[in-house]
Amino acid sequence: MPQSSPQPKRRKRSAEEARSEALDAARALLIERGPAAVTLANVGRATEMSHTNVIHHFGSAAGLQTALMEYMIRDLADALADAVSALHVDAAAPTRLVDHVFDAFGEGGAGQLAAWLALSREFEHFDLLRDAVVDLVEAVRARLPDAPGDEERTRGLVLLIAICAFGDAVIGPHLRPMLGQGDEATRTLVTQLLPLLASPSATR
Amino acid sequence: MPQSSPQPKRRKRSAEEARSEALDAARALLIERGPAAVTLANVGRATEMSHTNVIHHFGSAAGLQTALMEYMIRDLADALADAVSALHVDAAAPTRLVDHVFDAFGEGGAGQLAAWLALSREFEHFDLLRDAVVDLVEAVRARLPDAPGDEERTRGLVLLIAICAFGDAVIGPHLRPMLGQGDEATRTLVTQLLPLLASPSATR
DNA sequence: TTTAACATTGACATTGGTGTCAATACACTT
DNA sequence: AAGTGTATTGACACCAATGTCAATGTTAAA
Repeated sequence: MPQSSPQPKRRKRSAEEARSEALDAARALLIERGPAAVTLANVGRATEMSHTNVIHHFGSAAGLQTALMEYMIRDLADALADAVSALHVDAAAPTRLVDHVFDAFGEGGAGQLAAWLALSREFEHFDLLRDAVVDLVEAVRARLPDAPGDEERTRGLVLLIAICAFGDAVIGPHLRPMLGQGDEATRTLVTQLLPLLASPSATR
Repeated sequence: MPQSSPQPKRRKRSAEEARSEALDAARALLIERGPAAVTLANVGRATEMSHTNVIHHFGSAAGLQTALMEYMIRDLADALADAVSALHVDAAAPTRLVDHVFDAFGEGGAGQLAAWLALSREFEHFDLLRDAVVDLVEAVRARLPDAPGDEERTRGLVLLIAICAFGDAVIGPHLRPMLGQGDEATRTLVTQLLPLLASPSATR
């Protein structure tokens, strides 16, 4: 009887790996099954570790929760930063900007995250986004030649894009079919609206 | 010692009253403290009845939950119906329509509700809104003289209003301050956009 | 090889939400 | 006044999630 691969009875990852795997699993649980499914036991099962070990790496269930929030918020901030750099490089900016933001909120799971934060009253975590958002405003202002003196309008524009991207990510999949609209209807609408709003013809 | 008011040891409401009070308390809990706070014990405490009694009236915790969803959805549908009738009567329609929808999602708690439904994967309950939404589309079409033949655009318009109202209700309070925008910034923007989108100048 | 650090685990205690059941109190009819 | 329907309750059981603790396996350094 040849001793098959000498598998250790316990798989041991580095602390970094364990945290990373747990956070990925937690994010998947949040997106696929909702906040209530983000539990020590579920994360443990998904990563093949005991729930005790999850506690060991995050201190507590609340620790896992905040770590997950910070993890996903960092992702969203990165996505927004990508949108910013795309604005600096690319000429066909407005459409790409909208796509970037919509993708971040949709596929990136930021929509679920933001809804979760709002519902669970974890307001503080929103602050981590402030820098990314103001960077975005700066980039848009530097890029769009239209109204260089009207920062107020640019901010309103960014606000509208973000709110639409969020709303579409969370309830769009349910609302669009009711109105016979396709998957990309919302972002198409917003893209069409941007030049109208940016132009000085819009009454203040 | 005069016997003060002969208060009964148990306050007995009609089944209807009990259900109504419990639903009001549950809604308040949902809006103020999030879905996790909507529990039998909390609802019982808020209405001064035992948690067992809440079970008696709703069958189970899940029964309370779906009753609450239907209750709030009915409110939202009524608010949309109000918007519809306002459209039929009033001449200054567009602004009022936006206000109606934004108020329903904001103060009415429909934003919290929709976010909750989406997060908890209670998709079926969204269907209860379909009728209200299509009624809204019909009313808008009958009211707006602009593009009587272009129902598609009207639907897109309603989609945009609803998504913005939802997004503003849920994350607006956190996002607007980051962008130096006032409480009414989003609805003002949407109101300004409507005529632009409804006019035939917008490229298809 | 020995040892030290630590990732990992199972057994157990605790807590809070849910649900069952039998008993009780209130309101209305007769 | 007696009786019936039912709203209401407390005691109890159950389960899932959280957390504690002591012990154990694994890895890398000494």
